[in-house]
Amino acid sequence: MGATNQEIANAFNEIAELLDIEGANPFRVRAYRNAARTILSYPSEMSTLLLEGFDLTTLKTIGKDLSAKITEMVETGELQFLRELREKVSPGLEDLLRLPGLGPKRVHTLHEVLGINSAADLKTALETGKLEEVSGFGPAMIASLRTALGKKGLDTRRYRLDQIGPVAERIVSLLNSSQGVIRIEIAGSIRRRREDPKDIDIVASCTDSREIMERFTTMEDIQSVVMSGPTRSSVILRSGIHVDLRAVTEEEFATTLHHFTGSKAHNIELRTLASRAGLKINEYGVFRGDTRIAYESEAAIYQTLGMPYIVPELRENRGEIEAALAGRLPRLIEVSQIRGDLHAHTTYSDGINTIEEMALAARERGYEYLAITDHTHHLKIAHGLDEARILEQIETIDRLNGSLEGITLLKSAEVDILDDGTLDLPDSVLEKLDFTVCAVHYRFNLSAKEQTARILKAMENPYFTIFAHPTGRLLGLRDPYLLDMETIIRTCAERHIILELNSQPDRLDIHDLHCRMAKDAGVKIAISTDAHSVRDLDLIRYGISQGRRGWLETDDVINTRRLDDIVSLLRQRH
DNA sequence: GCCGTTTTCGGCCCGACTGTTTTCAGTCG
Repeated sequence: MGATNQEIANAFNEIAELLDIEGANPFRVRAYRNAARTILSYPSEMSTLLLEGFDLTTLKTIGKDLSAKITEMVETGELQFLRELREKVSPGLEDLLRLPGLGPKRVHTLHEVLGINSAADLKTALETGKLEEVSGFGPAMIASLRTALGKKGLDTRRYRLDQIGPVAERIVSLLNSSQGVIRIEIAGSIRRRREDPKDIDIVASCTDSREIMERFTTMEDIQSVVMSGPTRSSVILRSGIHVDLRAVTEEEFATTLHHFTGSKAHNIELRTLASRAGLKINEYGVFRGDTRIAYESEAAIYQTLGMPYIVPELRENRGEIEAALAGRLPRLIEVSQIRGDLHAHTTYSDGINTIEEMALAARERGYEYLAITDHTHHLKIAHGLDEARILEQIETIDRLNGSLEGITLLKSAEVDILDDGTLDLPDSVLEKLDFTVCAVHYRFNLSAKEQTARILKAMENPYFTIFAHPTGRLLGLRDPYLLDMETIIRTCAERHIILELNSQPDRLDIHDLHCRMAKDAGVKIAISTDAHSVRDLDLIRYGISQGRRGWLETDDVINTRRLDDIVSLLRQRH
């Protein structure tokens, strides 16, 4: 059976690691990594492209050889080259690359000199003192390996944006008052608003870096200081989070911030372009020979390469540089353009605020409308509404709409999609609502074929308006259920069904690539909070940043429309 | 292994910090 993009990318990444350990040309290794990235961020399945007769070598970073390997994986589900490589280079060695201080060169040495093939072998070598005999492994390295191997599991954890962001902000405010600090900002994947940052990067400009570095490396919740220098230090917090701080002069701030905002792939692409133009970019500026020609702002860096400013959310080397050069950058959606929320719960089901409280809170945020979307009765755990209670709620909302000023409540429900693809309320009730938000809440473990069929069946219902949290994932807790997203998106386009981008930071569902797929297919998106309380309405900013990462513009997002526009839009199916 | 306004060969982003070294390779971001 054919391989998915994820499987192909995994295979290429594994090949890269094994080749790296084997001592292959590092640029050949990078070619596999680049291709894995290209495939992962491509908005449709390689198998689909091949079926359509698409020439894979037209994709950046994919040449003749890798195109053939992708084809092999799609046709057979396997890769002969990877099988052979695994026989030559023990796959247990890959685990060693995750240990601090161990890269391909040292792992290669361990294998050659001591015949080490796994983390267990390395442990034995440490205990028997064999490691001390290997040149290049001094006392510090041995001590650090001993600590790392003593820990349970290797630290490859990622964090949710709403968990790690506030930690970063606290550190910034702690350091901000240090003597000599001029500016300080969060960089890295948090600034790019990735859903799952793995560490914190902070950049500061100062007249003197001594105090900020001192304060940083002696913060009270630090577990260990990994490194500390005058311009750069790195620590691990007790929570396990890695934090990097760079301190530079005010003149170097913008370019350093740019450098450490990344992504790495975006930087490499920019620097390659620069060198073709006879320029050099590093974290201190853009240089022609020894002359620095740009440094004062991030925009100035892009300008030297003949392109407009690219916002951090787009810097993933997923086509943003080509778009910038062609003057086709999207004008991204902003929080201030949102005119209402189309997914909110109240005390009728599992929310903690009343309809009126939610309405007033929405009005306070400047919204024109708020949809009340309590659960339907299949979802017992959330006190889902049966027919009688939803009819009662409809009356309540009508009454409130008569008395409330400055905000309009829309009558809706988060309707369960049942096993057989029917909806959890009869059409006679659904027709009384302004629109519906439909979702899967159980039977997550169907095959992709069955789950897709179930949802497509539900989409046949003319009252199916918005497909909520489409993949069902919970970051770090639950994988998305299996689903043929290409078919779902195509069907949404045909039937004018709207996809939700759920703003809950543990959902952020759909993710950024699906946003782009939907946009390209002409499918509209509702960026909703799925609020279960008044405060949850503020989660919209997470959905917005995810949407920006997915290249969404004002027109792609339906809840940027005025009330009268949106009501007719939501009703266009029936 | 990929790529081309140095185009089918010879390049491939760039610099800080560390540890193990007597001047630098390896790792990391």
